[in-house]
Amino acid sequence: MRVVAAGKRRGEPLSRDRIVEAAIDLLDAEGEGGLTFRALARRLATGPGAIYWHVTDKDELLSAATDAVVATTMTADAGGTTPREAVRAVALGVFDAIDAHPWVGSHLARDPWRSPVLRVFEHLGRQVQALGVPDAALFTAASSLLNYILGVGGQNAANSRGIRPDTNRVEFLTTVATAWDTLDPEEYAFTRTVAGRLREHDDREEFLAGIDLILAGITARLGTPRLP
Amino acid sequence: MRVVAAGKRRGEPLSRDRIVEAAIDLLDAEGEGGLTFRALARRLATGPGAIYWHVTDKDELLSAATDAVVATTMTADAGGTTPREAVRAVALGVFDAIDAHPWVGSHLARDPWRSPVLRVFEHLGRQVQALGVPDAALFTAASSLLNYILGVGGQNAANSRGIRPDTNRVEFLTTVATAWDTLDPEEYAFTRTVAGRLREHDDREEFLAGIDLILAGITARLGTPRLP
DNA sequence: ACACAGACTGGAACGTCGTTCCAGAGATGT
DNA sequence: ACATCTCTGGAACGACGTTCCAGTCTGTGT
Repeated sequence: MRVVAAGKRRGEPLSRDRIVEAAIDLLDAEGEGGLTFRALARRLATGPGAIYWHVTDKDELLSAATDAVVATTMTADAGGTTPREAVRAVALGVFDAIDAHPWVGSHLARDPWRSPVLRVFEHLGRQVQALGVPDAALFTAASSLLNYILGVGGQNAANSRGIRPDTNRVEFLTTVATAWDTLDPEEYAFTRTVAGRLREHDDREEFLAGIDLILAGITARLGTPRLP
Repeated sequence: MRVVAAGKRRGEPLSRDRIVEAAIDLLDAEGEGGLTFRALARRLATGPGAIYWHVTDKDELLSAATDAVVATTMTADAGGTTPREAVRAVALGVFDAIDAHPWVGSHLARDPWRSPVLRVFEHLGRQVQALGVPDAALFTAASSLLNYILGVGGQNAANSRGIRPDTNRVEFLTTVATAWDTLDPEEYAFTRTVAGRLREHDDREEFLAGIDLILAGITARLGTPRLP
């Protein structure tokens, strides 16, 4: 049993919550590779062994950290609005969480059907249901939205991985876009034509446009269950 | 300069291609954690140092391995069919590659705008263009498809990570589905209603259904550029 | 024929990581 | 007071990515 009123051995007593919080700080500050049991121990003024009493694994610690971050975005149940706006709100919540903590994007997809991804799925599904999608298409619609969100999340994580914290986002995009301009004009004809869009696009709006696209597909099917 | 006609020191001479091939074998056999410079050296009957002469990094080796796998799926240029079928063909190619080599799913998203993901993007974009999508919506449509594909790929990789090679796929799904049945009936109302779908669904068909959904969204917009 | 130069090898070694182990400190029950 | 349990933190283990380097091989110039 844990002690309710904390006796103070050295500082505050170690606890799972304190460890997870420190892990999040470390990941935010140092990136994905910055989370180390030794660095964590240093930050908590203890040894690695003490951490293992509260946490079984590094995987479990990472899952707990991502859970903690995503859980905060799933609190408000954007009610009263239209289903479309509710879907956008849920999706944006996940997007913003990944934007603020890029490492979340990489590890969201590690445990697919575990919380809190499952909670996202649940929220999306309810709104899809509210759109009037027939039962037979519910699973497809909700998981398509989820897969798209997870895909963008992974991309954002990958993008921010290659960027030094001081580098500007715009610089990065122009770098990629100019790299596209040097591609073979025949082999990469399409890519070159949209290089300009890449340079000037806004990640958040582009993400939302994709959500709208899928929503348009879902609602377009409401009358015609199968495409020709 | 490399020697053209191989002198045989010990066995065949080491080469970047042989190393990448061995890395793919190792990843397929042992999973993502199985790729080790020591294991690779053992399999190639050499030492770790020799490998580093042909490959700069473990990251580079992983990228080369994923490139080699995905490149084989991008060879045939499914011509003569409708744009819709061509998009499905490209998407299925990536899906099947990830299905055969699950580790690819995890590392496809690491370098977003690098080959061969860029080649997939190019192929998707051309077909989207052929659908008659206006220029302003091309980038959004193509990258939505790509993000969805990468999202599903990541999920598949994550799923196969938790499965022992002997475990059946059906067993796994029933395990997850029955786990869903024990969820809180109120908090996870939607998830529980689609648990049956999860149990009986086919990954490949579900993936294709998602592609169709996005395509439906793309074509639905051809007349109405903005949704209300 | 013979040495020299560069390409290429492979094993040893370094530092770091995740994880385990355990001697002990602090609190609690009797 | 003692015994017991919870909890700590530093040492130690094995494996990893990577570097180093003495050495081997092979083609070339003489």
